[in-house]
Amino acid sequence: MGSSRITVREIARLAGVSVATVSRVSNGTGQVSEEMRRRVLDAIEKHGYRPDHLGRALAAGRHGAVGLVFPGLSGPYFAELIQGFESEAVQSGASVHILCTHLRSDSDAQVLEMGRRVDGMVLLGGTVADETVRRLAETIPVVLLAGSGHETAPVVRVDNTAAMTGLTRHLLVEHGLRRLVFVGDPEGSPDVGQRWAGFLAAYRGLGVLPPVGPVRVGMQQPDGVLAAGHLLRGPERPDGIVCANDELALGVLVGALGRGLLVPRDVAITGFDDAPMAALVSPPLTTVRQPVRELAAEAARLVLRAVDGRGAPVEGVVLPTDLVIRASCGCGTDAPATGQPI
Amino acid sequence: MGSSRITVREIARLAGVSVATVSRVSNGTGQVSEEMRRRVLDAIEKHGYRPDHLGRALAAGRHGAVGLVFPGLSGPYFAELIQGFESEAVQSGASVHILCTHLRSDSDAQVLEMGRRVDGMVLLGGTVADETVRRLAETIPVVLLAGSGHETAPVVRVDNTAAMTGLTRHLLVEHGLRRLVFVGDPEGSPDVGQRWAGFLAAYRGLGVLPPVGPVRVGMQQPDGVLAAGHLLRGPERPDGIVCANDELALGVLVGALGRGLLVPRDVAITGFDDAPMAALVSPPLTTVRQPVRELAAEAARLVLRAVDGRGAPVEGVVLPTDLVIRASCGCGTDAPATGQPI
DNA sequence: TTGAAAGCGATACCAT
DNA sequence: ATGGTATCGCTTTCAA
Repeated sequence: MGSSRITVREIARLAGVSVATVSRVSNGTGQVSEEMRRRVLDAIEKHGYRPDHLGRALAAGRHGAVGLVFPGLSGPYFAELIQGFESEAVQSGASVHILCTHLRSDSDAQVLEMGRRVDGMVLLGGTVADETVRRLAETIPVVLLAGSGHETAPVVRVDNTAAMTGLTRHLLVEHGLRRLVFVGDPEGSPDVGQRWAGFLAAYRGLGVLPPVGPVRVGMQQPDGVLAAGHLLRGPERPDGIVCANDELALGVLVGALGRGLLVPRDVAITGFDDAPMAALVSPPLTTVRQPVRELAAEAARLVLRAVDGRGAPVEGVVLPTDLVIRASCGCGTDAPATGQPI
Repeated sequence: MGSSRITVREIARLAGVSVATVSRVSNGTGQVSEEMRRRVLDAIEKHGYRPDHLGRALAAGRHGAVGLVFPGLSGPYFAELIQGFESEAVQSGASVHILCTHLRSDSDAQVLEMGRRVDGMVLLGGTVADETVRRLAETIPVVLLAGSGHETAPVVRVDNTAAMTGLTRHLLVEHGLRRLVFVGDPEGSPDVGQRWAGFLAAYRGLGVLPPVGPVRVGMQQPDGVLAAGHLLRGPERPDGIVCANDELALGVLVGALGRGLLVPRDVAITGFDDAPMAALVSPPLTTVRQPVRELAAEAARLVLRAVDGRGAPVEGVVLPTDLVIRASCGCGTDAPATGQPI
């Protein structure tokens, strides 16, 4: 209880100096004689004084904090993301506010409210309305992560479309598969929308008729198990299942194996992300590697830079992906095992 | 840029009233005539005024924020935890600060620093030194989550020891297994420490000699795959693998299946948490259900209540678990499929 | 009902 | 080098 209540004024009184001097000493700014510095330092030490953050922030006109807004936590993807962001922010001395908009109707208001408590924000693509992003962006620096900016704010992302086109082409061309199905909801997030677009583009590029529509499900492993249950039931099953992320793919794999099917002989399965588990299952998963942590760290760096104000205005960034060919697509063990840029 | 810079004073001037009146109107406190209220509301509306959070917090002596400190994100457990905490906090109008101590040496200092920016904190058990918890607790309300408090702060947890004893007894007694091995690092977190203790207690309770030691690994699915690789190699393999959480168990299952072993015929496998995937794999996982989200929500409620100050001082809480018998332990399909309290 | 003014805790300018 | 004081934006007595 005690140590928290003590202020600059107290220390100044106790050390027999002015508050200005205390401030100078505690911040290391300005010139202070050795004598004074000692007196102040002693008082600070003795009473465990630490300047109050609110007072300091008010005077500085800065919160010393950045915010991260995401739809909800699900799986390794978000975990990586948050860690990447947090790590970078904390390193720069900024504290991290988070907000899950997950299924809350008033989330736009909450996002705006957060905008009043931080110096800058990173929003995951598709979590808040474009209009909200626009309003926010005229107040504080905003960076979009894995979304499509619609000119409202700089975006940090990968080229989902191209990556998915590359993966789908591999299935279509190298393995001659034709009855592919895409698992994931294109409307669920910009990422998935772009991947679905890339999936379709591969078909178009080869002049073959694409499947009617995606299997719209969530993005977690259990969703994949359920989707597999649906897809692999009848005799007319697909010859390849292209999943919007690795978690879904892992779930589909579990579901397929659980039904006694052989992968990739009976059905090929692919993912996206290259999560740690992807390499460890049997058969190991063919997927697309994206630098999730680095994406988040880069977004953090960008807002932090924008908050700092100096330097060129921040611009969006596109980070590279790798096509990771393993065995779940049907490639033999002697096929290239490591990634090639796409 | 524009709308953010406007202050109470501005509004007061524009509406031709005093700042006190503006404050009263914008907070709905005190008595204000309809005439004044209209004038102020108009000005506020017209200029999009929203009171600055720092000024307000400084005057109130409150941050309106709570912090959550965890070691690092890994898997569904932490995701649930964060969401449970965040959801409860935001509902109470508090913003949420997070800090991952993960592998950072100066984390104790950072935890203390966070203590200056929030009104209360929840710390995951085992993330910071007892001494740090103690120092923090004399400044702001602190609640421990899934840890052992050592009298420094109230703890919200489940009875890991009893739950794991129940599960282990089931393996030992019902299935007559004897060569069990525990996978997980008891020193990694208080939770795992308690589960290991419960595992040992089951042996002691039956007077049979427990295995020498745990297989110390991380807590994620890939760690389980690796552990399985180790354990199931030779001819002297265990007849049951008791995992510290479901993720490990899922990994071990994948590893076992990948080696062509049959579960539970060749080896039984159990988990802890009852993650969504646990029910969906083949065979479905025998495990212990713990209310992760509720644990975090309860911790949030406790710290929020403590911050609020009124009411009885907060005390620790132990939430119930359920033993969930499925098939991975060797139980047949006609065995009880749903949980029984332990 | 309304307004003037005193904080909240810290910083920084301006004299000295 | 040091101290006095205005300032940051808001809330809240205290008078009127």
